[in-house]
Amino acid sequence: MMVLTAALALADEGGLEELSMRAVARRLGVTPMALYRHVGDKGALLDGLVEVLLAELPMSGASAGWRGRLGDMAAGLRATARRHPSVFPLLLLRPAVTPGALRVRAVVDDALREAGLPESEVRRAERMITTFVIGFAASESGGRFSAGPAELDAEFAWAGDRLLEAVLGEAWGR
Amino acid sequence: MMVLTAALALADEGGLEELSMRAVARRLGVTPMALYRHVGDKGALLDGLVEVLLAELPMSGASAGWRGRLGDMAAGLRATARRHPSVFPLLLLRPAVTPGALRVRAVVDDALREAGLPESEVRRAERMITTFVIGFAASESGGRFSAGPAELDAEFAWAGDRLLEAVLGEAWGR
DNA sequence: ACCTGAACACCGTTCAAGT
DNA sequence: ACCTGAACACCGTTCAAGT
Repeated sequence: MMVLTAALALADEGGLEELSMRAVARRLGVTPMALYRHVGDKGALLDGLVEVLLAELPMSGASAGWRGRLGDMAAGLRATARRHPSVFPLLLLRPAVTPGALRVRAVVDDALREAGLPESEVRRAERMITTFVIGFAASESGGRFSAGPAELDAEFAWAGDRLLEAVLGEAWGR
Repeated sequence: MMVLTAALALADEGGLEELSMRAVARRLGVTPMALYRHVGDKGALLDGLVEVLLAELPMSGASAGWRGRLGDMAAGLRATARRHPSVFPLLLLRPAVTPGALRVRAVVDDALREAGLPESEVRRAERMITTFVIGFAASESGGRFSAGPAELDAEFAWAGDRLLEAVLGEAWGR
């Protein structure tokens, strides 16, 4: 949808405070009220932007192996946060029940099952992993960390390993 | 400062979208422009609110032991998120260099040192822990999780233990 | 189906002026 | 020192009307 791509471009260029219905309309060469036929509401527009981010996430095929798929997903979320730093934090504020959020959850859940984690532990392990990854990516792209990018690369990899050890416990070789 | 308490009350009652300079002024029985003598800017007002949240955090004395102090800090952050769900997520978006943020970091760093973690690992361990705790609290209070509060209580405790095992590694008894 | 004009009730912020 | 009035350039959204 063209409205969403115009809105995303605006947010990327000027932050959420530059993202107004009127500015989107201006960029599309149209009257503000014309948008309401396509998007319903400003809240719906923000929800739509979050979905665009999640839809952009590259999904590696099953050939990658569970560890590779988890790593790709984490790296993808981090890259998305860097590409769209103003929109990304909204991920933490909306219920994870949209198609995009469910898709991410399914990838993580499947990988954890394939790693041998008992079904009873999959849900909480998935929440722990995605909470950390999204929190890290949002913190980094929002400037909360003071460390440089190279240091954060290493730290993110280290934290991922530690988190998997912690979550998989004796289900994995430690 | 009275401006900040009025602003916090507004945000708690109606969310960030109800928080305007004009509404704060209305609540204080004053003209909007009067605020600018006290707070400089709407951005500064939001920063001030984050600092109020961090200042509210109860700090347990050294008598608690490092594990107790970490647990208290995590519980305190989570309680703060539930009390002020609209303001809390701003914590993830601002550089952690304000007095309040430094205070939290100092508590975590000291506890980790006392637990025997080598100085070279303290910084990244602190980032991992606070990122997870703040991400979890923001997710929970923002409604991202679908689980109920009792389940999340247990999960938070479990995740805290796992995270400490992961971060302290052989520096701690596992 | 899709878009527009006019309107309403709001914003943040500046500046000169008042006490 | 602290507050106000008037003003400027914006918002989101509704509603009736146009093609």
